[in-house]
Amino acid sequence: MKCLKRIGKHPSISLLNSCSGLREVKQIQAQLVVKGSLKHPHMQGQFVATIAINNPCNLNYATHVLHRYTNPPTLFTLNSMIRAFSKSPTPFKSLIFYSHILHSPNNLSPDNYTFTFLLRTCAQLHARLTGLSVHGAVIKHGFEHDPHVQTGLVFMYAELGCLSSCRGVFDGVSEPDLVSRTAMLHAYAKCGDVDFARKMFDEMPHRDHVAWNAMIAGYVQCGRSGDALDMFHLMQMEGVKLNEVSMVLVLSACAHLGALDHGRWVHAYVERYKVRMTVTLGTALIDMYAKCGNVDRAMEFFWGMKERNVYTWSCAIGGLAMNGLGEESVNLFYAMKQEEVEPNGVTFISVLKGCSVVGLVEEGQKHFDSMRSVYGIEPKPDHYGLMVDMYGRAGRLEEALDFINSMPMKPHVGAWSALLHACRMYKNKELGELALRKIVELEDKNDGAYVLLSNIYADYKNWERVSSLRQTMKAKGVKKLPGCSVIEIGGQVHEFIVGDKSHPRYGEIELKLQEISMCLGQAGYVANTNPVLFDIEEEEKEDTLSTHTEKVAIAFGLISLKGVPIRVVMNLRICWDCHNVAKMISKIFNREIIVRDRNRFHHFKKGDCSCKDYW
DNA sequence: ATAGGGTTAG
Repeated sequence: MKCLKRIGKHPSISLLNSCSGLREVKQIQAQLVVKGSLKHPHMQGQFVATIAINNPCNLNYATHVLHRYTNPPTLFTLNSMIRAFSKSPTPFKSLIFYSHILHSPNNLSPDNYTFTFLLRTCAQLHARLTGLSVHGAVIKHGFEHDPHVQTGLVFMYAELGCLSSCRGVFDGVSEPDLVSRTAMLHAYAKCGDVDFARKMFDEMPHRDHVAWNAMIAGYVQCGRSGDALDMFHLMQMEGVKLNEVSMVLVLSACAHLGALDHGRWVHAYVERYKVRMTVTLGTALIDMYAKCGNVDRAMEFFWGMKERNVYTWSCAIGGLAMNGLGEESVNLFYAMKQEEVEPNGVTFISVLKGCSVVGLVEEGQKHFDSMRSVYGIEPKPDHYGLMVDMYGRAGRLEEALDFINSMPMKPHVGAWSALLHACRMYKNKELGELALRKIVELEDKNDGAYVLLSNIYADYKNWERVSSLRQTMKAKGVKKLPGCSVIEIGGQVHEFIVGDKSHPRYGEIELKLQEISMCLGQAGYVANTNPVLFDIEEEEKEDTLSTHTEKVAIAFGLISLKGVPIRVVMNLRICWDCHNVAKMISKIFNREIIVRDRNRFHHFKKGDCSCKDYW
């Protein structure tokens, strides 16, 4: 008896724990039936719960067993099914078992376990109405003071974006502990108040690695990757345990910042300390390498992975596309299909980008059409925008316009902007004017659009139009988003914001910029050959009195780095002039320059750019 | 017999 208690479970059930295939499950089931064990409600529950929770692939079989053997199922069994489905790809199915509880012939009533699992389902489904009614049921059944249920409610309301409801529940927690505080901290970060989340974090009496990870995740999710990195360093200094989740988060921050050195350090750390290599961690590594412009390393790691999911594939396909390797990205998509991984809407964003950057129009059209016809995925505005970009980039402007007009939803700024970019490239005034008009209707102060159209006018030396466009911009108060460029030197991230000369080595940088301009001048380069175009830039400078930050960062790279490519990450699309300058520098100074702008990578080498001057 | 907090692609 003592022995049995220590083992805690029927031997057959313990055996089930190590079963992966359905065949083994069925063998054990046969034994249990023969022995008559499946007649006992307790054993039935154990059996169903173990199948369902152990191996989510067997969930449908667990449902079958439940209907076949448990009559009527116990609360434990039904709770186990709700729990298992709440974590499955089809969480709504757990609602079926909740209704079994409510309408059970043996008058079952949901308990605190039921609600804990059910709240996770609602969170996963983002089911607002169901969530609210479950909250009502929690109160009706008197579980609103159960700490697990309370945390579940905070978690659910965070997913639904109801910060005040989170706060309301949390304020009712009689003794907030580490777990409920972390859930609340996460809620603040998720709902946009990351600074308050930080305040909660600082005021916590104890913090474990999950709380630290939640805080770092908060910074990453709101785009404050620099703060995320600082937080990560602090976490290390405090000697908090770093696990694979911490690594994923810090890699995500590196990817956003383009901090390759730092990312490499994380990779080395993962290998050195044998951090558990999950699919998520592998995907984060691929993303980091690709977004830092080291696409070879990204793919090398990709092919070495044992398991890849739809995130992994989408990440790799998008990474190739972003680096201008369109054919490779399309081929990878075919490989994905070969391996029978089901693509989703994001995967198609990646493939369409790949087709677009190398002008594979027919190929792209084919994949776009297959979204609905083969995969049942409804294309979203972004997919349409990419198709417009694809036609436009190939110089097929009329078809691009036709595509916009065929959109089943109102064409968005992205679609018209793609057309406008193509108009600038192919110097089409009429369509450009139409695009600008449409963009301005939707977004009064779209700075980029005005500058693009004025570039087109300037190409035609139509200074009157340029000047009137400038007047309009001024009258409407259209202002350019402040530029910002980042360069990493020796693991330290240096950020240059337009107009900010506070960098300790700004003097040296200015000297370098003068040297660059001299060298370029000698090589026959004339800055801004287009005087009126320059005027628009001048006007921006009235506020900022400064050079574009990408030039500043490149100059700093020239000073600080020897023998390695200069890698710069910026928040806007690179401007024409800086693009020209970077090409010249790559030739005259014989340096490789890699710029990641808002849209894609530019690999400058020997006077040329990988984007072939279209971006 | 069951339970609560942190993670990846756009």
